[in-house]
Amino acid sequence: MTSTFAVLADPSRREILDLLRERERPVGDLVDRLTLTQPTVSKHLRVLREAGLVEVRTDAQKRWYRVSPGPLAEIDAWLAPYRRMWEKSLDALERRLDEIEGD
Amino acid sequence: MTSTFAVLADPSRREILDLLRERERPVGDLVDRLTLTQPTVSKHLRVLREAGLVEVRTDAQKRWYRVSPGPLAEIDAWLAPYRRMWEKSLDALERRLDEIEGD
DNA sequence: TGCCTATATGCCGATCGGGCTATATTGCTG
DNA sequence: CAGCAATATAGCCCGATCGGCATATAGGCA
Repeated sequence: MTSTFAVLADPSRREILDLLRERERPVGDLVDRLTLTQPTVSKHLRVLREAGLVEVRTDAQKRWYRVSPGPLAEIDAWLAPYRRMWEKSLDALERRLDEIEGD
Repeated sequence: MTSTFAVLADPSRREILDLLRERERPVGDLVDRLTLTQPTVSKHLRVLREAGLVEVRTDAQKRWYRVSPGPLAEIDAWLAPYRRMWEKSLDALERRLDEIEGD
């Protein structure tokens, strides 16, 4: 899990994940949508793959990548004990907004 | 938000946060519980502070640190759209386990 | 003031990571 | 098989970062 945070620390990789979240895509499609060279994108995909965050399907020369969300669930689990801390703050914020809207 | 992931990428910093989640602590207390020198811990605390993940309270020479969960909520928000993906997988897994147990 | 405690900062060495270019690999097609 | 398309790998450079040691700063106390 240690490495999942490290993998997500890079903005390009999060952008790749966000693109793949919409739909499965081949590498060239990602290259077209990012301002990175093809080798750089392939390198990021390798990192994501080794972290279990994406999976590949081969179709002739194309490799279709898709999100594999397992490791994200682990991050969610790490966050869980903190969640009540900010929910408490948000509740207070909501109450204040309600008061303002009530005016 | 980009930097929150980077800040959490370091295991020592996550360990510090986990310790502070239990209770507010002075620096020396953290040093006692980690295998890091005091300057290294102070350095991590500075990073956490600048990322808005902890807050400090001064009490004579002691500085009491506590968690400030705001940035964690942003991470949670980034995760949100992925959540249904793994929930779907977990549901499928549960169904399969149910089938097996049904045998 | 001088000393002690608690914490922060500066600096260095080593390592890591992201980007690039060049090249290898794989699969299709003529 | 030759050649093209799609992707992966290798090698390199540079900047960032983590850890430690030495030292500075700040507050309390004799």
